[in-house]
Amino acid sequence: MRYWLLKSEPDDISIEDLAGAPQQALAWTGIRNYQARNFLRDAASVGDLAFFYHSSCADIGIAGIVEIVSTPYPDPTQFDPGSRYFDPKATAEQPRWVSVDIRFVQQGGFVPLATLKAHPELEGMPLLAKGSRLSVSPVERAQWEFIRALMAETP
DNA sequence: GCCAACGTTGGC
DNA sequence: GCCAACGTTGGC
Repeated sequence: MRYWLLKSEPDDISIEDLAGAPQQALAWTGIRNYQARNFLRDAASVGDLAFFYHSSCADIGIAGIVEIVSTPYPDPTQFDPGSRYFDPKATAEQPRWVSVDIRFVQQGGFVPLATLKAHPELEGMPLLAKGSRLSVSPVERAQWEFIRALMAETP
């Protein structure tokens, strides 16, 4: 059982979208970074929990919690020429990119990026590293619980 | 919209 | 294998 942080642009998929989806679950597609993919492919398991982070938007920060509810499988968008995530070098025999399914767990307790940055306890999180672009990153248990406490302060 | 930081590509 | 050029990410 591990903890993660998943970044999403809410214009693409927001925590509200996830909460409103059938079964409150969606395929988490479009990862096109090898390090992020490797985390998903090699270390993510069913039952893992993740902070759902909204990036590139008006309210940047942790917007909710989701659960990983599938094992990794080939991201179907890599094979779809009509998708913005199409990858001409991916083949069915040798897929490059993986997806997992995620399910809504909790919304509310929004924690802005500025708040995360303000707490020395969270130094070292990949998210807060200068120039970080990782869309999937691990969260240590102590940091997970610290952020959970921050979320609880903001219903 | 700007720009810094980063990852990838491709020529050599 | 190096490294410049380019495209993308993402906060501000």
